Amino acid sequence: MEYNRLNAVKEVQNKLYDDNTIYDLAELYKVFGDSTRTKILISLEISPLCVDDIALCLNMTKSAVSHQLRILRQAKLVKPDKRGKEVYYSLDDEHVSSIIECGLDHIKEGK
Amino acid sequence: MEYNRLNAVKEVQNKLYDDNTIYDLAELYKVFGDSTRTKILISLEISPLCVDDIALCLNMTKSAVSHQLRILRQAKLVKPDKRGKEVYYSLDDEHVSSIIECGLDHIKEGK
DNA sequence: ATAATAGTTGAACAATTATTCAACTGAGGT
DNA sequence: ACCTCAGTTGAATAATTGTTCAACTATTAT
Repeated sequence: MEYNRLNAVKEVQNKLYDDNTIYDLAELYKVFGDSTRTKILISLEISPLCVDDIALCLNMTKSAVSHQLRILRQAKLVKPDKRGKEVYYSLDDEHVSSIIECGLDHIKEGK
Repeated sequence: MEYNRLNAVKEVQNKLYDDNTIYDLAELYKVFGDSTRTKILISLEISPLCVDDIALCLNMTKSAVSHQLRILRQAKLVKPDKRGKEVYYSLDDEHVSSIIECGLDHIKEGK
């Protein structure tokens, strides 16, 4: 019993030591962990949108939206497409939607 | 073209207005968005552990770990099991692992 | 060229939050 | 009963972070 417990601790310590993707994982989820950004992502699931339209949908200033889009861009969750004066943003890949769905599954069941 | 754009905005606004799970979703991901908590979750994927052992694995104080476990408990991501003096924590359900896997998929591919 | 519109950026401010410290609760062993 | 060990809790501190404001770039229209 005591033996297994120490074994588990050792195994966990090795795992945590080796796995440097844990920080990347936390960083990724931190990006999803703000309602403004999740709103933007869910909006872009419906259609690509320019910054002004996103601001209109969320009832926020362009500036605030632009700041959040920068964070989403850096996390490679959205990608910009400049068309004339406007910059249209869309989801970077289908992973984004699947991560959102994954979270919704937990919410619907658990609670 | 302009017509479709306005249509998209309306559709997004309706979606955001109806969907009050967006805040729950952001709250859920906020919990994952801290490396201490993701370390705890990944540790518990390997084995149920008592608070002292988690603290040992993460090289943190019991107090700090306990504070984070409280947050994980409230989010229904871990569940406590009191055995005598010790409290063993384990993952609340299999959703937790699948959310972690979902994030790792994005990291591995994207970059 | 000039004006107007779309978007980005940096500094500042307010709010949130993770960790530490100390005090406390409760179970087990002597 | 007493002491010890495991865990929780609340207040305080330090760090992070989201939004605002103002200034700036770049593209389109007159």
